[in-house]
Amino acid sequence: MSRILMVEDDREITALLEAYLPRYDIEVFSVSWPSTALEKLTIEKYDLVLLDLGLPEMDGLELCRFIKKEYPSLPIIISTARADVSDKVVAFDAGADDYIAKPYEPRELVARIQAIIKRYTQFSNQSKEEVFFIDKVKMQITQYGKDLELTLAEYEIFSLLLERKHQVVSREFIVNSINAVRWESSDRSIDVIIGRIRQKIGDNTKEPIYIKSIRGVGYKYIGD
Amino acid sequence: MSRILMVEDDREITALLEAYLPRYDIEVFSVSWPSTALEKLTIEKYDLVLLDLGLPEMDGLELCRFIKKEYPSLPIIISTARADVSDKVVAFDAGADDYIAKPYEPRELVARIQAIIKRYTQFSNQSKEEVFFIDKVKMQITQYGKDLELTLAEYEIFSLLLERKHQVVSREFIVNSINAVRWESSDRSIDVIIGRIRQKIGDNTKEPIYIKSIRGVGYKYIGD
DNA sequence: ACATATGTTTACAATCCATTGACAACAAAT
DNA sequence: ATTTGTTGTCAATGGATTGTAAACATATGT
Repeated sequence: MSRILMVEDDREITALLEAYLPRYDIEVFSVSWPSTALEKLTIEKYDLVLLDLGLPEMDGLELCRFIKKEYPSLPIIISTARADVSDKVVAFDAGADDYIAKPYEPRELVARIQAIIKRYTQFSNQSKEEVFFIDKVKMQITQYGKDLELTLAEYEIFSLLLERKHQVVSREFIVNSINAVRWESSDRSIDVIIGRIRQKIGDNTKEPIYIKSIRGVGYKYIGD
Repeated sequence: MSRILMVEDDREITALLEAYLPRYDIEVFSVSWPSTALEKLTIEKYDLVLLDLGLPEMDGLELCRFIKKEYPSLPIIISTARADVSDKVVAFDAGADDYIAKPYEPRELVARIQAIIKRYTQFSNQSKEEVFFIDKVKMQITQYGKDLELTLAEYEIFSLLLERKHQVVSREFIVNSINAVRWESSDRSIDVIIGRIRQKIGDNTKEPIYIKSIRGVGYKYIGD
């Protein structure tokens, strides 16, 4: 389900899209004023902005530039009745990701919305709200998009915890799951490795934000 | 300077764009056949593919799908004379990043090309110029345009790494992938070959710029 | 047959990092 | 408050992995 913010003052179009887009799993939130749009953006998260030019208050292009500057990874589609080439050019120059001329087929709008959202989510590793992101191919974990320098054992144990958010992971389970290291004997080394992970991700033992110790059992990753 | 690969059999359009696009720092390489396009793609690096539907041989959409599968981070713009909505929709479904209907204004094409390339380079790691280029036909790798003198095994292993930028490539994978040489036994010879590659490309073990050792697993090429 | 090129093995040095032990800090139970 | 068991953390260690030079083996060309 994608959420798009529509900035449009034509009530007819607004009503049409609000009815039509949800069929394609696109949730529409519409506002008529640029100032309302900016306010909304600070409060809630959207996947895309559909921006009509010819708006009151601020110039639509200026709004586009402003949004792109403040939220570079938020895609923008501009729609307008004026559709000659120079209009499109300035729209792209203002940072728009796509341009669609009115009147348009709603189905085409859907296709463009989907294409753009797909493209953005494809490249932004920062899946929505999560702090940590595991890239198994790169064998790498990022924290707020920044690479963590983890050893093999640290990487594997932390992955195990991250993938089991909120679940208690026992020492025994860790020992049985991680085969990359010796684990010849005592599971006390797990504690040491956990300690090193905590250090690297900036967590502390008492009042932990990420990894909580479960006395007598093991550890658990607490997401939020 | 962006490099785009144009797949188009209309000589008139080809000539026009080859003359026009360089004004906007866009270098055009045009081919008339899908098979030639695929061949070109294996040899050289492009920033975008401009794909005309209604091509001979393979169906254009099929080519689009194929390219997207093989080179997911290579943007594709589809152009065609047929321009009704359903055409656009299937184009996006085939993985196209944008769609432009013929006849179009060259200036609009430029704007779309620039917008898409900007978006990709913004998010992809391949933003900067690549240091190494693989020429599979010549079986040669260049570093900053200068030929490297690599042996067969060095070439094959290094290609394997380069094509999997940021990915960890395990010793096992290397052994199974390289068939040109004996690999009778121990994978320690991989280490030796990697060492020789490092020497030739001017890399060092600690603080590597290009090839990083992943202890317990293998190696990985780090682009930047 | 010889020279050259190149992959393989060996051997040793350098490095990494899980492990261990020791002790402090802590939590739960008595 | 004291005991008892668990966990955190530091420093030292030791075994495994990797780097690298040299010697070796095999193929290719002359």
